[in-house]
Amino acid sequence: MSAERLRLLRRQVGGLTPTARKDDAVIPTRAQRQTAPGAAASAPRALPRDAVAQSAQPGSVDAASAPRPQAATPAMTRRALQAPVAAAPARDSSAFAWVDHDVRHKPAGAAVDAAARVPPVRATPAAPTSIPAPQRRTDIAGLRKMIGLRERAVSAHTPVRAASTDRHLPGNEIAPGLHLIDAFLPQPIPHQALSLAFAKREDAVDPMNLLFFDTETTGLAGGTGTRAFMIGVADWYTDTTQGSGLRVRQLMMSTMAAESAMLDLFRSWLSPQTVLSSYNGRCYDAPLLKTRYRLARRGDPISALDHVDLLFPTRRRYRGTWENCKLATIERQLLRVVREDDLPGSEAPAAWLSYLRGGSARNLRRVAEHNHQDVVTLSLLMQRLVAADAQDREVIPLLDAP
DNA sequence: TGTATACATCTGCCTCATCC
DNA sequence: GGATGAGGCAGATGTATACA
Repeated sequence: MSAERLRLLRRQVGGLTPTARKDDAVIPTRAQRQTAPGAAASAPRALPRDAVAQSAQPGSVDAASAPRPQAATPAMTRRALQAPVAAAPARDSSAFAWVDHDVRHKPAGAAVDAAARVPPVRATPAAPTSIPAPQRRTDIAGLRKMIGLRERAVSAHTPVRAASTDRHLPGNEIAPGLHLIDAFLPQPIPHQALSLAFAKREDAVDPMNLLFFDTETTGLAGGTGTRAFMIGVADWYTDTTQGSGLRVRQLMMSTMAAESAMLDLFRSWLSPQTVLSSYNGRCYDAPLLKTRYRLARRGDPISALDHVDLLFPTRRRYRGTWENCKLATIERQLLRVVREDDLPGSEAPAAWLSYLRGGSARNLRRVAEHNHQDVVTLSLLMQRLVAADAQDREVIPLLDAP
């Protein structure tokens, strides 16, 4: 944790932590040093002094525990509420229906920052509850006004840019805004259980239970703000007409509202016997999907399933062999797969957001191809790891033999 | 940028062998 | 018998690295 963040947290809790007091004791103000050297140790600095003053007041518990912005006077509250409302007519609010989420919060965030800088004298313990009732009603009315404005903007949803003519998405639209892309790659299915010794496990997995998966998301930051707009899976499957092969299915959202349908359909592809396999999915994709299920008020079907992550066995085996252990590198070096016109994963969020704003679907189709190749590569990589480990086990006894 | 994992390193504790 | 040091082990900690 940075010192700056620590200071911010201290301000938020009112500077009452033991650490804060200790710091306060050892860094007296210049005036305190000059006027009362002996008393300097007990005289806190300006900001914590305010907090200490709060704690000394009746009802200080409320004041200390209340978020600082609330204590920053009605003037700040009004400013935070009024700024977006006033600014909205000056711009094409509907054009920023989705993007505006971040932008619109900046005035409020700035107000919070400003509140944190409000001179201590203004942040009295009574501030949170001292707002007159009519004023609170005004604030609520202001909030309702903002909500109405926002809802109208979302419903209008006109794109930022001139609408692109290239809006074709691959696959079939199986639900409003949800596209299913199907593919089948004829190939022999491993005929025996795949040993998981390469992953330091003693068991084996039935190939028919394996489900390779990979997501494309709106960002890497994690947390609740990031969502998966595409889920790709691959499994070995015997089709009545096409025979045996690798079945690749991808779900792609073209609207925010399609997320619930996508999560429901993905759940239907899982069974209690399913063994998930991914590349760093245990740390990234799975937690992300679990969060999305939770936010959608749906039970999380992932936690109960077995999960074999290929990243760590790959890293163990190939660390130092190539420049890194990214999936693309492993794919190129180990599997000799060369992608044509591949869109880097880091550009996937921009491709999707651009499409949402009315842009071309071309890059989104490239994201789908990238995701398709990822899950196919996972199936190849696992077979390669199993084979390499089996080979090691054959060689090592020969080396140990006298 | 957040998160989970593997791996390397550090630390403390215990056991054992050696020396005085 | 007590003091000391080497070695092994487990747990804690820090770092690197994938993911879009």
